Amino acid sequence: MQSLTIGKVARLAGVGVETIRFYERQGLIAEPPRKESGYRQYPQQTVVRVRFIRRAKELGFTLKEINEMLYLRIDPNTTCEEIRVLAEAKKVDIEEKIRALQKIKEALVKLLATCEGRGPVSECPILDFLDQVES
Amino acid sequence: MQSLTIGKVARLAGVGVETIRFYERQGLIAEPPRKESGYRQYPQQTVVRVRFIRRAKELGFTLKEINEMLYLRIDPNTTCEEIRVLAEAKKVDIEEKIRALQKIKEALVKLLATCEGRGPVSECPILDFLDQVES
DNA sequence: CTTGACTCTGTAGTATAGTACGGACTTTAT
DNA sequence: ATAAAGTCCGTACTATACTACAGAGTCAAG
Repeated sequence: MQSLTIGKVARLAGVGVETIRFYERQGLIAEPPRKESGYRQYPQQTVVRVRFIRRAKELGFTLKEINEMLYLRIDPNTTCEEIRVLAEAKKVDIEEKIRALQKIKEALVKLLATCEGRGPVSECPILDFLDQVES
Repeated sequence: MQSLTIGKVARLAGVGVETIRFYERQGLIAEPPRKESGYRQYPQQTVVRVRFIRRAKELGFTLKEINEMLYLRIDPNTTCEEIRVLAEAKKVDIEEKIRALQKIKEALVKLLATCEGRGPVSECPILDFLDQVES
């Protein structure tokens, strides 16, 4: 099995070279062996690992959480349950974010309804709202 | 009309003293006059301004956008329409964020449905999903 | 063999929105 | 009068996730 250079890993995983090095510094991927020249030699497996990180990020996990998952995973005592708990927590997390955004949206919609977009800025109900002294 | 110290403005607006100075550096609030001692002397109006900033932030505007609104506002040629456009854009913005989060949530829900939380981590369908080589 | 592409290291910068600190000075309350 | 609280400034640090750069060395193709 031949090894990959950092550039190849990056291309195969769809990220930049600097991202790979960054993940290494963060402990998300192991320090690979080097050639005499100092060039990193990655096993194919690294591409899978980087893709894992990307997908997890797309699911809203932070690098810190992903790191945790990766560590859980290599521990033979970890059960599927523990991963499930993480995913469950993330779902709750995301639901909260959605709710918060929906509230904001409703406020904006209300404001937009009161503003016809006519008249000078001094009479803009949106700014008036923002100016309210009482919450 | 007596003036306020930075600490009073901060308390009245519900932020920290450092935040006021930060907003000043960012050009969100004007540099106030000083006493001979160098102490800042804020007009009451500043409290309203800081609250405006806070409320706009709660509506999802960034400081940069808020700055833009504040500048629009002091320009006598600005119409209500221009503010409305900003609010409209922000609404679209937030709707997009909500949609993105909802997608993520759906993916998580699907994953959770396939995982009973039993068995070793080596058989966890969530990790399997994250491992998929093909997108 | 040369040229261009790639990689190395370490440091610094990006964006966002603040927060913290140290040492000196000022104001307020007792 | 003294002590506590507040304020000054400039700088540096926080978190997140990268991205950029300089200057040197290495690798692969023609």
